[in-house]
Amino acid sequence: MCVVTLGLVTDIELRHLAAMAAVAEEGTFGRAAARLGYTQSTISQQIAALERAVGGQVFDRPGGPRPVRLTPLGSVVLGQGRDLLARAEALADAVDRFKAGDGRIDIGTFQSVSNVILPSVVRRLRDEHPGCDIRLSEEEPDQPRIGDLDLLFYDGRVDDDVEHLKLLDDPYLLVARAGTFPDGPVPLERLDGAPMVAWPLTCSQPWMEQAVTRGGARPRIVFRTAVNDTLLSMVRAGLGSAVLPWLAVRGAGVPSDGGLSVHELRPSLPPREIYLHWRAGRTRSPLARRAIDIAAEVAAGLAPPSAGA
Amino acid sequence: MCVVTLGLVTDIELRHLAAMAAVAEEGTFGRAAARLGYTQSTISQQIAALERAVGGQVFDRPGGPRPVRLTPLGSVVLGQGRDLLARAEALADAVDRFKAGDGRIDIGTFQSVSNVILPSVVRRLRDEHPGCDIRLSEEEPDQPRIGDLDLLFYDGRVDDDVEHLKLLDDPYLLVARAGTFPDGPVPLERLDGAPMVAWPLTCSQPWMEQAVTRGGARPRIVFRTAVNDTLLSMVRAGLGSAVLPWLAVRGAGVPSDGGLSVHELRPSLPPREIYLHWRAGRTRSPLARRAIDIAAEVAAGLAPPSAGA
DNA sequence: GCGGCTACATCGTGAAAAGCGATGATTTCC
DNA sequence: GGAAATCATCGCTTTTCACGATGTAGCCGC
Repeated sequence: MCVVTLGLVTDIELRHLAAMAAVAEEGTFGRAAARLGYTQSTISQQIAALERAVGGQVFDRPGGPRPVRLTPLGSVVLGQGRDLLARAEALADAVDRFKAGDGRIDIGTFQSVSNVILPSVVRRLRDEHPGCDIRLSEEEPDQPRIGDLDLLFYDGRVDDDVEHLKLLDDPYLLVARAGTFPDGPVPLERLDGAPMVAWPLTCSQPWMEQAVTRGGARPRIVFRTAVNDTLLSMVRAGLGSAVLPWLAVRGAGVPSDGGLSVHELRPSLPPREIYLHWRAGRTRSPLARRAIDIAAEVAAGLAPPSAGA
Repeated sequence: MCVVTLGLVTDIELRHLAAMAAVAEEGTFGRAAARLGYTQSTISQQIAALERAVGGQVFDRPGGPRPVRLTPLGSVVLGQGRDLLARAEALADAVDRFKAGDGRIDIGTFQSVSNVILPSVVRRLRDEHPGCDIRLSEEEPDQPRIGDLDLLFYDGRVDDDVEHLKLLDDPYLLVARAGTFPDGPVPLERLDGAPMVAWPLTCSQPWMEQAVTRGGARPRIVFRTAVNDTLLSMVRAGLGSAVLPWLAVRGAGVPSDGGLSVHELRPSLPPREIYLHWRAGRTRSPLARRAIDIAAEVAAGLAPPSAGA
């Protein structure tokens, strides 16, 4: 009984709705055409196409110089159509904001980076893009996974399909209770049999401890914890010394701490390497690209930890 | 510095967003094409067009048998795009509902019609279209105006550009306190000098009173009110008689009222004519068309008020 | 390493549509 | 009745659409 309307949603075109809105506001096809930069006949055809799509007239054309008027169907279409156009505008805005650098970014991190590098990166990122949505996660399973992260800080390489940027070499330092060792560098073999506190065997910790062993020292690990403050309290209390990367030492503000002394090791251990990773072969958001740049700058701006000295 | 994106909102096409959504769900262009009834190359071009419109890739194509994946930009576009598609669907639904007869209808009316005809019309309309939005207005300025009304009941013609349908002839009857007149028709001249209560001089009231006068009777109007119940109470109380149209009498349930008697007049006055009006030259909604039909049926179904007898 | 497989991109083609300018039809106003 | 205004329609050109066929790139198994 009704005319068979194929009525596929996608038969509606935003262009036609925009034309309709212009006509409704201007009152005539001609003025709407002028506003939109079309000719009158084009508007006429666009409205005709829209009317074909919705299956009925949306304007009454009284003829003569009187303005056209919405039909009841036209009111329905225009009401919903304006909404649709507003959403389309919102889409375009969201795209523009995205391209300007707003949007969401998911970053994986770990303790030292969280303490020392990330705060500066986050601050600069938020200063540049107040609307951005930065999410950090510090979950650190045994093997780091990029998963859905945009960026991942990690002290080592990740095997996945990943690109990386080396941010800095982070040399290992010996932290001891003041007075335990004389000022200045400490020979590595002095750690043989010495009581030590240390991080759990995650990240590059096993690798570091092997390096110590290869250097001829077999320290006694008497306590492991991932919490730096606890670790340093134990050092301060005399439970043992600790070999920590410079970032961790600096993060805890140790150099100015009276109860502790910091020493280089001789020979020095190979430094921990801090990398920034992201998935290879995937388009990165402007925000992620900017974050990579900023992270590199922040890392470069850290006082060079007497690298390789 | 950025590529100049013309970025007109209307460059985005719903078809392309639908293609994008299908690709995102299916994982490959080919399956999306199959779902939508296109070929793979068409989908490829649609996505390319969308990417041109938003100014960047929305999918990473890893190559080989691995599924494509949304880029960050793609997430933004798809997120907003799904919303847009949902709105488009809502538009199509609204149009369908409108065509099925739902929607809004504004009806102007007046007392007698409100009492006798409209309740049936409204009931049937709501039974047929439970979702419809019926609005009545009984404001009755001296000259009735269609204004933004879809339908207007009025006991007379409206001068505007209006089409009309005569619903019924509504004969005038004399309502008196029981015992005032003997049963049966009453000669018109018996009203000469008789105390009468009456409606205010709106609608067809002046026209009716002139007809009485032309018939040779000069009644004394001792009270005017638009409220039928008050009017009939006054008749019952003996203040005077009333000449009322059949619809008004019937609406008040008078025939079964012991205190009142109803008489035809001889000669009978020309009946009040009840019209239904709507603006000429304007497309009417399915709901309005149905309402017109129903009103005509309801009017025809009223017991013929001893028409012209 | 080398086809085979799968998947997206691209090319050429014919059909459809968009947009334009000119013309026609209809109504209002003078 | 004629001038003016307005939308519809008609050719026409240019662009776009969709298709099928072909090109190209990354995986996989042998």
